Amino acid sequence: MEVNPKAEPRWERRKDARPSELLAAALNLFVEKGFAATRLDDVAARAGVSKGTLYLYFDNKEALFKAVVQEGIVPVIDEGEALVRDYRGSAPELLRQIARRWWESVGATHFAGVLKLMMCEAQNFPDVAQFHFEQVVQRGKRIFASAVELGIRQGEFRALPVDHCVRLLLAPLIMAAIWRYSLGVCETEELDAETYLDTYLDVAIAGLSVRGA
Amino acid sequence: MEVNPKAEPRWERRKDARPSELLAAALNLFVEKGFAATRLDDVAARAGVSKGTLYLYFDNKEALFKAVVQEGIVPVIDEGEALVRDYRGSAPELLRQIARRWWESVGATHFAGVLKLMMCEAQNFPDVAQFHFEQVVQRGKRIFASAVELGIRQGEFRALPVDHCVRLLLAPLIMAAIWRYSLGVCETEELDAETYLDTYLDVAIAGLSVRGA
DNA sequence: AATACATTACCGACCAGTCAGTTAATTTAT
DNA sequence: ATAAATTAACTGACTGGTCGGTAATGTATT
Repeated sequence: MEVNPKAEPRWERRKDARPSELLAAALNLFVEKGFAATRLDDVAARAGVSKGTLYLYFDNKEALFKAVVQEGIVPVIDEGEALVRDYRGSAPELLRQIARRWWESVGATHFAGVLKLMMCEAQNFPDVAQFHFEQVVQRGKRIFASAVELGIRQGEFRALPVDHCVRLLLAPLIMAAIWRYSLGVCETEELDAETYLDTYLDVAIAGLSVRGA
Repeated sequence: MEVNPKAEPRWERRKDARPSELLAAALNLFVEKGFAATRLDDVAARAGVSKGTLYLYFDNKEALFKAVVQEGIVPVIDEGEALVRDYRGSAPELLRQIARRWWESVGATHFAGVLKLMMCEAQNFPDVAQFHFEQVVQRGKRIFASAVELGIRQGEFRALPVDHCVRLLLAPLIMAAIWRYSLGVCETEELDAETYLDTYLDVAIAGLSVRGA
């Protein structure tokens, strides 16, 4: 069999590009099918690589899962904390900024899929869940809590139980985000995120505010 | 090996009790571990039976899953529709009754687990998801929509986009319900559902109401 | 004795994880 | 420059364990 001197190489060595490509492929498949139903052959194939290669970069399936979950979301939380720390102004406006920022960088992106994934698989991976809970959930709740507390302090919001308010504020955002990846597939028309956010902020702020303000 | 004449029978024939016991066991395990990670040997064991018996009552794993999802929730929706149909009074009060009823019969019970399960597995079971979407989600949304529309008609609520309001109203309830089965396991103390519901209704109704009412 | 409910032992498909071998890229020798 | 030697990224066939599903067998009930 002759060898074509101008033939493309069958594959290339791209040591530094592989991990992120594998993570992207894994993210999509995990989000689509869940952890157990995702085959590593498929992950490798989607990343344009063989399964053996996958094991050069990740110890095993669970390690891949952890990497997927941990990558990308934490920086978003960092940003949110900075926003709150430096903020001076009204609490409603802070709430608007936090919510819009969160939607842009998580809700509307494929990181929403990670959230859904984590909620589905939490019971099967207690230590990944613990990490995510501490580094994302608790810090995320703290960000919203700061805004609510600011509003109460400044006399804009009523003195309601802060933790409950935080849950009330987060729920419509998180639900809208993960809905796309679950029963939302049954819906014919997609949610108009823009006006949904407007209504959300309108109702939430009116609900928290002192009456007659 | 001798036979003890007074020995307990090694098993009993309980044709009509088995299906519901198997469904209960399957529900718990599916909710806990997800569909793929749940073994039928475990389901059978938890129902006090062997795996072969399971196949006397259900064709296969997917049929078992469908049965788990479809059983039990639809009646709750029926109830809710009846409540709305016969209601005469203020919209806020209707909302309170719907929310409280929902929490009692779904949010606080193991049916919340079905919701979580369905959200997690929707992508893997399009036809089950479709059924659940039509028979539970859409009808459930309709119930809340009726309350919101009533409020707008009676001049109690502002004329906001109804579909978005329904999502805003449902999200805190559903999130609280499914949270217990996902990342809620990381929390040290459980949510006080009573005061949470109070705060929820307070904020939601204040948020929807016309100002100065 | 006959029936139907239940168990046990088994099969085979599937897939995570391994490893001996292949090939691209790099370095050293000519 | 060119080729040979070396390195390391990558492949894909293989293995061992798991689990959904079935068949052969056993036992409670009528």
